[in-house]
Amino acid sequence: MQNCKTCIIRSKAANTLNPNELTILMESCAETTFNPKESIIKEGTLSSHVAYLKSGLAMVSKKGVKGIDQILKIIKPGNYIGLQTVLFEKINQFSVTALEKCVVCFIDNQSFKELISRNTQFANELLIFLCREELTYFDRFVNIHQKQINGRMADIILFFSEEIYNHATSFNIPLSRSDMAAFICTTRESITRAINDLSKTNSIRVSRKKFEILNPEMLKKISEKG
Amino acid sequence: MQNCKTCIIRSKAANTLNPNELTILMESCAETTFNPKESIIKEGTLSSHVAYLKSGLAMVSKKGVKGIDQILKIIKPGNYIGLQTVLFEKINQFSVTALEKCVVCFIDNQSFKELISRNTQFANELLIFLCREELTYFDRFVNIHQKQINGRMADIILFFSEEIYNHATSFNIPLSRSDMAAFICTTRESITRAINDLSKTNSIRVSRKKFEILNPEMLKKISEKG
DNA sequence: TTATCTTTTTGATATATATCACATATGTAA
DNA sequence: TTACATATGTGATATATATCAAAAAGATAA
Repeated sequence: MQNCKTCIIRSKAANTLNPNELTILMESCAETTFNPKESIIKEGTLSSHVAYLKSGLAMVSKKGVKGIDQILKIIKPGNYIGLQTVLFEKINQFSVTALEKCVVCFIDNQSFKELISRNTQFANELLIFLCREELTYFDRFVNIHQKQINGRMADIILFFSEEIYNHATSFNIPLSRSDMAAFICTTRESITRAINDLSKTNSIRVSRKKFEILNPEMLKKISEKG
Repeated sequence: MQNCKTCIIRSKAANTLNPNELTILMESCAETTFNPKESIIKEGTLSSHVAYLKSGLAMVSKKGVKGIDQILKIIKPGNYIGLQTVLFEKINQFSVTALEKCVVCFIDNQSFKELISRNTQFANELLIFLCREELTYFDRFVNIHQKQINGRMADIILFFSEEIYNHATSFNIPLSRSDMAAFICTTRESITRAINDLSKTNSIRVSRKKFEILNPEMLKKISEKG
């Protein structure tokens, strides 16, 4: 059992809870640590808990008709995982896998639902969270289809720089080339070639998983022109 | 002003409201009729209302980097449009266009938010609605990328048959060939060819916008094998 | 009706990217 | 260290689909 009252990485939603409600959360919350590549949630299994990512990065993926896994999104600390299933479906519709060492809190479905009905602010924060996500998908959906591979590769790099690493210019992307391919709907080989192309423009420097942005303007231009 | 108390196509969420709350809804609700191709919500404008589709079909679309509109989803009666923007963004991130004669209720943002905070069941129904949508996108995202055009064309036809027209085998699809292309991320010309291919297998018969499913099993097989 | 505009169809061609096959590098366990 | 597994890189080739161009069919208005 966790002490949610003193948790410093509490969600915006959890911050709306009063002491009583925090006790409910606390008593139904269990913390687990995952190593890289370990499965946090597995597609097709019964869903019994909401997960909350306290630290580390994780990815959400889903199997397609070809049996190939597609990465739907990367999750960063401070976000709920699997809200969809808790509230609506009983079977997990996607897998979640740790990309790094991850600390995850699992909250019992029933208690989570109780918090939603007890506290409208809590529900409201969740609504806002889901709405924000939906808009992100819209963007992603349109981008993936209208940009070609170099543009999409630039997007991965900008995404990790801006969204994940707080505008850092040098960072590690904890994805294999195959993972990146699954993220932007292409192949391992095309990722290699895209990285080569971008490197030739001197907008980035890459060595294995280490990415360095040399010319952000040019990278953004490549991202936009497709 | 509408009489929401006697409205027979009330949303599941609105059904959770008590008489007082229904009065709030009623007093901030205005009904408008749209003709086919008329714009219900325009991307880039300020959002001031939630829309609720009482009758007719509408489509949600978004401009991509190439300036080409991509159709994100088709909306059928009994669904809210633009929840995302009301709760989170101020600027409309997408356009909504009537595909047929549509009756739409516009509910003032403030009142809508008030209903969410007053009634947890109302909020809960909205949460469930958003969760269901998210899962639908996941599916769509993966399908669009792993299936080739004939499979995706089969999906459009099955979608209208099953989701929109209650498993009818003969129906009109109120989309132009270009719209269909924007829906499954391809081109007008490829849609024509896909329809030809499917017709040659005798699984469908098409004349202009009228689609007839002759062999549902075969159509599903085409949808699945990609 | 004819004239004009828009949408759809059809064929020829171009092209971005997937696929395949193999080489090379990297990581890991004995 | 060696041996083996896994991940990545590279070149050659295939292919699904986009693009282009022009014809045909429908829709609309005078």
